[in-house]
Amino acid sequence: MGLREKRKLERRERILAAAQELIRETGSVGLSMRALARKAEVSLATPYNLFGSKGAVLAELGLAVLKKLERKMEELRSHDPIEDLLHIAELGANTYASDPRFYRTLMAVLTASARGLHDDAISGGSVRLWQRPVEAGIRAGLLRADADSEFVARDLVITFLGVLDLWVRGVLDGEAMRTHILYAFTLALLGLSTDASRAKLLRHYRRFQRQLPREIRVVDNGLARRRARPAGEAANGGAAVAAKVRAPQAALPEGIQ
Amino acid sequence: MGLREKRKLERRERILAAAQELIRETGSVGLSMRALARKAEVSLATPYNLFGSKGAVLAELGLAVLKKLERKMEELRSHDPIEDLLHIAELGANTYASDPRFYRTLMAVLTASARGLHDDAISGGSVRLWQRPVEAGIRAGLLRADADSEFVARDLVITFLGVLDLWVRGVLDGEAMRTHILYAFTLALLGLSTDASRAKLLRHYRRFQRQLPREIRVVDNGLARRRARPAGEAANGGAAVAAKVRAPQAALPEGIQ
DNA sequence: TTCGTTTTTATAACGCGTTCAAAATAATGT
DNA sequence: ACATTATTTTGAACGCGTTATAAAAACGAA
Repeated sequence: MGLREKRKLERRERILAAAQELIRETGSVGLSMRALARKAEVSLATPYNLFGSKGAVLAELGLAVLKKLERKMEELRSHDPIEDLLHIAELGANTYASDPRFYRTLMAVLTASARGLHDDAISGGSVRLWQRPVEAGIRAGLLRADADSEFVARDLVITFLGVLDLWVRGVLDGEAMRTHILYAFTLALLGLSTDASRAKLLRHYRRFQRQLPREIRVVDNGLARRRARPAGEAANGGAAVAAKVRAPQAALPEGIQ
Repeated sequence: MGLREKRKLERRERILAAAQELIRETGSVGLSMRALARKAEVSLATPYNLFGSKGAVLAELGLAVLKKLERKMEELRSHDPIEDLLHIAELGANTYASDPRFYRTLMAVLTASARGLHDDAISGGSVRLWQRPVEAGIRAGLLRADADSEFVARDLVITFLGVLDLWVRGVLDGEAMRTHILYAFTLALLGLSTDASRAKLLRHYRRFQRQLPREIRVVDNGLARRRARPAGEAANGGAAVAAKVRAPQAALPEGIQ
């Protein structure tokens, strides 16, 4: 690898690291390409040369984070594949919940700028990660033999991402997110359970059902649009409180079919 | 209601109708606030006065669409609550799939501009819609008596939205989306099935499993960022093809924890 | 070292979502 | 009828992501 390539890689890493720091320091507010370029000490055009777009920068960061998490998940392996599945899910939930600011921001911005990890999540490596314990469960007689491990794994991934998305949006807090994921997993696995596993899964199911919060109260996810005064013009101390608009319900224009 | 209120409502509806037309005509490209204001024959600031933000305009449109769909869903009621659940899900999937351009665009933009329908979906009316057939199923002895209908309904909503999101992103086509939803529903219900319903649900499960596509090929969802030449400057016929950037994988900056 | 080729930089521009002071307009009191 | 007051619309402006362009810098080869 020539010097040229090395410098390029260096810049790439500097940009990724800057993105990470920026998210940690400011959340999504302040995560602008101009700020990113400044922090990485490159010009505004460089991230576009090296990644293509803002979304691509963050997708790469997100992918790296995901791979790291998946590597930790791979390590979890015991004698009981079903317990493994639940432990893997729990590890994932706990990881996200352990750093809400970072992960919520990252996930939110990945969700928004389409073509995120979702393609990969279904067609790529994530499915295979979940597929392995499912297959092991089938072999061990703990899950129905006629179940297709790939489709089951897809279903688990979709559920996981769905609940995670609610957490990102602040509809669920970390605790509720974890319990919901485990509840959903248990429910899906219960559908595939055999006599050898049903009793245990039912116990799990009842436990998670008991732990689920009945009331949903939307929490502040820190992603709301804040009035970001340019930091230079500190005069006019934020007095203007915009009146909340809540007009009478307008009728739906016809033709929705 | 004074003249003022009437005019206001008029403008609101004009804006919503304009948003709908704009989506149908141009997809997400061209769905700008300036174009919206022009089509609705109001000034750029008016939608902000009346709704608050672009996301809020589309959220209102989306909510109206959702309510309309849910009203159709409510009508589906037969003697078999489990069949009802599947039929409701199928109706939803078919409705979305029947007009991909419109619904994909609407859903994509709702997903992106946070605080969409997702709050409502979990805490609001959607859950209750699914909850009713689940309750009926429990009463009829088709689902386990110790199941909590609210949590089951939440799980179904989350799954539905998760699969729908994959369709919106183009990871699944309409057919695969419908089958995936039905597969996931069947799997969840199978976990709660009783002797009275298990055989039938198993038949469904095997059928949907057979219909699922094994290969995932990402389709064009029409939401990619297109180079939108201002329509006035037709010269310089789109020659410049930007070189695709695909650099060697950069290492993850340390400290992700 | 010198030449030729890439790549980064600096800067300006575009359209975007959003905000704000000022102008225009409807409602109200006399 | 008019003048006052409370809203609402307007038009200009901001920072954003992104692109284009020309100049400068950095590398590889001779």
